[in-house]
Amino acid sequence: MNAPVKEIARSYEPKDVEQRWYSFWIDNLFFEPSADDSKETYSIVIPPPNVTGSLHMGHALNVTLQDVLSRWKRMKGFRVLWVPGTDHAGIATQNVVEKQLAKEGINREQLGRAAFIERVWQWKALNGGQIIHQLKKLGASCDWSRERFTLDDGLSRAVREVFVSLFEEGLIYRSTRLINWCPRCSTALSDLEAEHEEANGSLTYIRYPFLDEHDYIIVATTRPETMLGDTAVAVNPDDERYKGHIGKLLRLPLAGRSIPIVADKEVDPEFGTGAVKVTPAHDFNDEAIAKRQSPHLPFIQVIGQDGRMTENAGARFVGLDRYECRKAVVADLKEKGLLVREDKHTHSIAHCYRCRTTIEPLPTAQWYVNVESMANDAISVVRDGRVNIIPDGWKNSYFSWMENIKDWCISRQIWWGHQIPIWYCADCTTEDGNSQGQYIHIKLAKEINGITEDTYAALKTAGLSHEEIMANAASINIDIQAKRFSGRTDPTECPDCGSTSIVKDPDVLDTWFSSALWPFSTLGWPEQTEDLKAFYPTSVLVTGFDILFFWVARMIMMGQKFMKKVPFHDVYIHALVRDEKGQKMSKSKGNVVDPLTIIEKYGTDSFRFSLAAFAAQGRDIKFAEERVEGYRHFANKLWNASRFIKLNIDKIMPDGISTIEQISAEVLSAAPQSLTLPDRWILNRLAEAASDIDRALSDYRFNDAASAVYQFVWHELCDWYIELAKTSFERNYPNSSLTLKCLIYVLDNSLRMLHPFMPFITEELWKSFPQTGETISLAPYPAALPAYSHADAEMSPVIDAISGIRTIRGEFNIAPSKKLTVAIKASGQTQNILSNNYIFIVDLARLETLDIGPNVEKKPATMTSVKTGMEIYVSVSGLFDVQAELERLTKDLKKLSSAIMDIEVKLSNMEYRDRAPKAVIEKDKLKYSELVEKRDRIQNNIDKIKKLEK
RNA sequence: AGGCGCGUAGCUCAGUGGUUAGAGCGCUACCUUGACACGGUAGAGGUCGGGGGUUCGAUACCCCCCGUGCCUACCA
Repeated sequence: MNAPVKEIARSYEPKDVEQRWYSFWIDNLFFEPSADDSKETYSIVIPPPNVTGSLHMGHALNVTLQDVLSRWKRMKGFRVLWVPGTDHAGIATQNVVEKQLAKEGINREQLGRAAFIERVWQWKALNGGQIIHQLKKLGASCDWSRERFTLDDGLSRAVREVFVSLFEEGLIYRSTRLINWCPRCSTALSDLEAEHEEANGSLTYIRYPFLDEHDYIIVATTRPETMLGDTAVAVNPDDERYKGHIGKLLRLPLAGRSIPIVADKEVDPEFGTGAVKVTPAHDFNDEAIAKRQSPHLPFIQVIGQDGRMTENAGARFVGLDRYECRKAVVADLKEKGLLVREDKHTHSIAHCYRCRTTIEPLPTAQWYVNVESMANDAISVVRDGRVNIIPDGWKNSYFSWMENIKDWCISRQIWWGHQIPIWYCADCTTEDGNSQGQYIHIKLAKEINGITEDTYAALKTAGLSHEEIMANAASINIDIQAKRFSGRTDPTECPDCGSTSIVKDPDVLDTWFSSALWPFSTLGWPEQTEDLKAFYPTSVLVTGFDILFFWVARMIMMGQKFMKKVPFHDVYIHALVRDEKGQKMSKSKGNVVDPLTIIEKYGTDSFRFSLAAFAAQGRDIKFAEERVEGYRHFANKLWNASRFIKLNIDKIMPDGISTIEQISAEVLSAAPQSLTLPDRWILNRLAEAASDIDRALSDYRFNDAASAVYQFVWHELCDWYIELAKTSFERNYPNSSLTLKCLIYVLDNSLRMLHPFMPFITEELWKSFPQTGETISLAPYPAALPAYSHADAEMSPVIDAISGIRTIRGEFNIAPSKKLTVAIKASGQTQNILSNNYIFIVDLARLETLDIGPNVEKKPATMTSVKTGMEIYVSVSGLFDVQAELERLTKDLKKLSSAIMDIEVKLSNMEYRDRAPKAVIEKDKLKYSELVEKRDRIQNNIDKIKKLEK
């Protein structure tokens, strides 16, 4: 049953082709894991892109590599699951929607919490699918039926379960301390979300006079405005300059209150004046100093959550923005003669990772996870190899971060996210006899009974019901002293007093809290689902180093804690994609390359192949568009190789072919003697390429795999085998139909090897041949193909002869159309091989005549090429130039002589002979004799020319 | 300040204790050969950043220096 082979266009047009296949794959559910549960599983969870995001180069690389792995393993017969999804990106998403609201002239408080969240869901429904659509455009073979979102019901249950059990275990706690506060996003940030950047600032020297003397101490600060909140000046206890002053009081300029001079060993006497002003409420260092003092130094907060000065800053400054206040403070000090000088000073300043606003350290009550024991566990799984980080250079960063890890601040003062499942009873009485309602502070969205904000207790007294209060609360602030309780299901009443006046904690969890559960929450946990049993732990996590701590470390901690198993066996850390100058791509620099533009221009396959070819371990990628263009040429080359094969099927087997499976079987069962040398050679090259590629992929050496397949297809299949096959076909060589079958077989295997990198073109080409498989994406990946081990060695004289002749042709600019007369002096095995493959040499080197034999003699006006085991003589009468030929050969001779000298020196070195391994010595000796032999024959030819051309 | 990495052809990068050091792009010459000019054939181009050391042998391993990039950190 033969089927005709489809017609094929002259050049490859990605757009026509790519459109079709993706929906074909999806419609046929090829990317759902095989139902056969006897197969070994292979699973990956995608690093969930931010739902507000759109595809950038980093995603493209990340997704391409995961897709290469998934498709490769799927073809190898694994039961593959690649889980896609997005995260809810609390701060970023909330910012987007708040901006929308601002355009409408309202803010979220006016809208109210429930309505606001509804708005965000609406926004998500409209815009949140963008990045998913783009991943599909890249060809990602995810199982979309399992797509997850960090805020969907299942994942929220996982978050709830984790939070409550950590809370019950005492590992989640609430505490007041300094945190990184973003005044623009008005929320706390974790340490990781505060990004430090060098900035030019100044160091201001200020006089702090003693209370009772005329003398003063000079302090230096980068933030003069914080002096309003100073509660001490600290000096090193060993600093002779200040030793006698410890315990004395100073008059704090502008504020007027008195503050003590205290001793603290962390103060560096070398820096500034050696005396440091201490502002415990606005500086992490100072907070630490304050807490080391006994009693603790007081905390005076002079900057509010909005970044403006509070009443504590004094009437002169209250309400000023922190930077305006800085100017005002400096001006006032100058006027009072207390400003000594201002020096230029560079220092690093923390910024909000979402909005770049300068972070303000502020004392607030926040929720924390005690990570100490989880971190220890997460360290040991990497140490003992249960989790393998590749390339392993990243292990060091991982360890150093994990060993110095601090408790994780998980609460955020925003609305979009998982609200913390903690409640407070407004009616219970505290230990000191007060009503808890006094600890709950409410800001109302609108004025009611003349009140805009007050404690819950006061609002009740003013006549508001619990329901009224809650319905109108724009923001809720709960004092650290309030008693709290948690629940796996939402409580309706206080477990202690039974009151139904309970208030839920207003904060939401850090988005990374839910991302940390991703490897098991996406598989159905806390339910013990089939997916969870089959696919956890996942096989590999592919990600960039920038979220090694944010995400990877936390997933390991949570996986160990709740699954008792690591979340993945391998972590492959890939490069950062930079622009062609090596700069980080960023919107502000304007050097962002949009992957979709590249895809539009060159096709998805070329783009993917470029990314894989660039992905050398441990090095960032400088993205150069020309490379993509180069790989588009490669796609076209492959296209045309297929086209050549099809055209010949039409010619040689006009009835068409059976199936490629059938043809493969015929090729594999063909007796070796029925195959030509080129046939056996290409089959052997194919087998080696397949095993190289498979090994490279196993080691995550994507670039090696990509270049191996490129090298094979272009430089072995196209450059040599197709050219050799032309001879077989045109001269009707014996068994030429078997050669055609070899071509089909090799192409089929090449397409399958290439499929993980270039899914679209390979499917298009593969499907254009008759076969029994539904899709190339489920066809077997070439592995352990039969080797024809002598073919390489046999082929090399043929290749040498052809190349030798071509080199002479090239060097003398002889047109390819001019047929040459050539004689080759060779004997024994080499002579046999050359004679047996006579016609290939004649055609590929474009010869008129070819003599081969041991007694071939050099004739006048012939160019010489000396190769291993043969001397090639090319007649070029008319073009022959004795001088040029002598120079050419002499140049070769010199090159050889110097190589020979090097080996001679080495071989005559006694220490080398004593100490070098025998195998190395043998190899060098062999090389030496080969080189010498070659040199002698060149010399011989030079002598002959001199004789012949006199 | 500490840590990590990089410096190999004009450009972008592979690579290895023993090779006559490789690839892609670019460049030069010739070629409109019936798969492909998104092509073919050939060629030019490198003291492997500098200096020292270990070794029989170093581009590769160690140290220092220079240049360059990144990460971490509470220098007020």
